[in-house]
Amino acid sequence: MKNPGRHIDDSLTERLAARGFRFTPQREHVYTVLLHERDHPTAEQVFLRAKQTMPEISMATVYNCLDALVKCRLAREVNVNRTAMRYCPNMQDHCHFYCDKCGDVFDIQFEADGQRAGLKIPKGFEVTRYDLSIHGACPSCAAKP
Amino acid sequence: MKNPGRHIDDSLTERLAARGFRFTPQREHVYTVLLHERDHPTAEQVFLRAKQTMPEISMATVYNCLDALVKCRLAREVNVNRTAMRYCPNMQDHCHFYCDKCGDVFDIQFEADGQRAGLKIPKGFEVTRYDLSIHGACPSCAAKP
DNA sequence: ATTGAGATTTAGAATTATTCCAACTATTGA
DNA sequence: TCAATAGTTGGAATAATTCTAAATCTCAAT
Repeated sequence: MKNPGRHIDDSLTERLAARGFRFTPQREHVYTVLLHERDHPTAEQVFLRAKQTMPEISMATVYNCLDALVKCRLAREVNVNRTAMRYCPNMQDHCHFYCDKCGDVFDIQFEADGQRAGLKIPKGFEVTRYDLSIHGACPSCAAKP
Repeated sequence: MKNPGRHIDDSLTERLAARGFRFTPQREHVYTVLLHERDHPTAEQVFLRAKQTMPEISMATVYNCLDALVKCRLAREVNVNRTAMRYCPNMQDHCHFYCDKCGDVFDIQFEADGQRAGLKIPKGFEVTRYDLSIHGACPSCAAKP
């Protein structure tokens, strides 16, 4: 791949266009920031990181960009209790493990299958999405006293 | 059961005491309100219902009471996206179905079993709780065009 | 190139659920 | 009875997010 950057922009443009959004430098930048450090950052963390190389970007724009990425299915919103929303660019089938001690979020492989999980969805309910979160202690917190 | 009301108060007192809380008329009342209409009300809805027969109760107290009930394991917090927290006095193993059209919340029988669900939790993670939410359309919304 | 429509960005104001605070009241147990 | 502690209350404070209005940008048709 001689010019991977070009590639990302092209596909980003397509994805955005498919939902009626325009390609903008801010959206590209926010997406790049999100892809770069995959630690489920909050909007504010994305804002701070984005500002490092695009100092004029505003919080409102970060929210707008993240929203566009979510609507284009390039990112997922990750909700931990009632704390600030976190963003995840991993679009593979997975769920999240929340360490209740250090607060970190981890991706866990998970192909949702209500049947197999022993769920009995009553007649008439139409399922569009399963959203599983797992709480506990991450390895490094579990190892502590 | 000749005097079920007495029973409820006794067990409530016990549950509260076990966690260092006192029995108070407000806590009893909030719990009664919660048990009465099991529609996953928000704190504000609980407040409005509680006020009908205890007009002096305050919002702060409703939050305090709900918090105490949650800590005593007499109620669960139910988190729908980033909307107001909802409260559920059903303490049996179950998860929630969120109708994304009308916003209603339904209890769905579910005995969490990560193994059976096909989850691969990496070594070192200690799971304390599985929290599954299911999104889609409830029967009456699914029936509409 | 010019223009106009509509999208986007921006800073700051507004909103909303929740938590905090300080004063007052109630309960407990020494 | 009294002091210590817990609980209640109304209002202020907080924090994440959304809204607003003005400025800027982009696109596409002229």
